[in-house]
Amino acid sequence: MFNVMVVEDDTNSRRLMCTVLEQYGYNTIPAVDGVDALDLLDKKHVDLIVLDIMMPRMDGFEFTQVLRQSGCNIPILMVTAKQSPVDKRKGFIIGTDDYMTKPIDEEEMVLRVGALLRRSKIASERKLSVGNTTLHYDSLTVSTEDRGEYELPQKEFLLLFKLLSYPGKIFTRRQLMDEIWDMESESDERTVDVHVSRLRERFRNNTDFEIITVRGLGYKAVMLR
Amino acid sequence: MFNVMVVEDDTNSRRLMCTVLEQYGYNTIPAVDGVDALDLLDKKHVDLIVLDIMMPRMDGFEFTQVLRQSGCNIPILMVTAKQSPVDKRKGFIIGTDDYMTKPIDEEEMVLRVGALLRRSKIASERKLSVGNTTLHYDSLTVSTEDRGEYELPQKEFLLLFKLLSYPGKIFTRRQLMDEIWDMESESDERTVDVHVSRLRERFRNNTDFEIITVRGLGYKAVMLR
DNA sequence: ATACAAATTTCATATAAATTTCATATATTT
DNA sequence: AAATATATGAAATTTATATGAAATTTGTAT
Repeated sequence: MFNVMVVEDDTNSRRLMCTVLEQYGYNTIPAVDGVDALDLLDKKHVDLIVLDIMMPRMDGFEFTQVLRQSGCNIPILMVTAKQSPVDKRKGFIIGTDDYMTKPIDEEEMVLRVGALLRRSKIASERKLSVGNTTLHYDSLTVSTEDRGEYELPQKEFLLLFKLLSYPGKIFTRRQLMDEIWDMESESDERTVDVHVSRLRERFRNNTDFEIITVRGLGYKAVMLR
Repeated sequence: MFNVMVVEDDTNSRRLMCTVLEQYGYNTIPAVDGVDALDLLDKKHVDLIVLDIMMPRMDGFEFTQVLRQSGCNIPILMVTAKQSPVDKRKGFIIGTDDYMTKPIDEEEMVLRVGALLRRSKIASERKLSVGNTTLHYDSLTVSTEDRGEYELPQKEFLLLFKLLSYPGKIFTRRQLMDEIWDMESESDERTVDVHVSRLRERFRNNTDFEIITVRGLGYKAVMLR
């Protein structure tokens, strides 16, 4: 079971968020501000932090900064007031973080917490499982029930890994190129199509996931049941 | 609950506007001029600003300019004296802004504030809900109670999105062409009809909205109850 | 260096989907 | 009823994607 810390100065919001998260099976650890939170972090194991940016005493950015500088990589879901200008201190937001705007949509919060935990697990273990299929980032290998563990060509592996890291999320060919190839890769965007085609052929009788074409936009991976 | 900031130097007008908005359930944050407003913006969360253009110290345009350059996209409802020439600095007026003329019609103000908040929500969340139907701009998908989430062809999606962004507003075929197709699209205006026809067929048993033909003018979407 | 194999990219063509046009039917206004 | 505007099925066209196969690049062993 995961422990989620909710750092929010407004009592009503804090209680609401904790209640909702508990309904979805998370343990919650409420904290009223950054100072309180840092204090509690020493005492309890925390898997994820939901953090209000606007707080008295120590605001969310300071908090994040202190936390990251102490070498702590717990994923943080930041909650910001709608439309508030993007802060330049966001440099401390790392890849495993996410943010959402107030007022909180409860369902959205739960979805994001789930996705964040999933991704942080992927990032820390350097592997990713979907049903009976597991991708091992360090060896560029895949293991499946039927075929055991085998290697994938780098591009194909990275492409699949990226898609499966954010199941359901649509990536444009350009986005995929930028992240897997290189920002200024000159390669034709059609190249992505070819790799997708190969992946589909390779996993033709895999029942764990599927790569879906979103015409006019790009591709997405969906997990099956 | 939404927080509406009212920036107006005349005390009577300011009080009146605040009172009216509060009667309609908005929290109000009064400010006497631009300097005061910028100050308050740092302290409180604001969802929308009602702004008098003519003010001492810092006028409405300067204020808007400063605000937008700091990356703040809070929607602004500008209030101008009738007949005042359109200012060229309006470059800082973004798509989610609106304006109205003095003297203020209270009901009109409330309507515009409501519409503006609705549109800014659409713009920031990139999705739009009408009853049980939700359009997701980034994936060009619609989700409904009965059918779940599914894709729409781009043109159809954009057309529906535009119509539903301004429910009740009549769009001419030319307007729709200009915005969804292209300013110099050579396509026949009848093309719009075909897409409308397809949308109607697709949403035949949807009870959330309806696309109405306004003979001689164009089309509009209306929300049902 | 050279040869070879594997990986990657490009290209050509096939297929599929979206969009537009067109013809005709239907509805509205005068 | 005549004129005009809209509705819509279906064909024609355009655009996007899929994929086999050739061409090129990269890495590795000799």
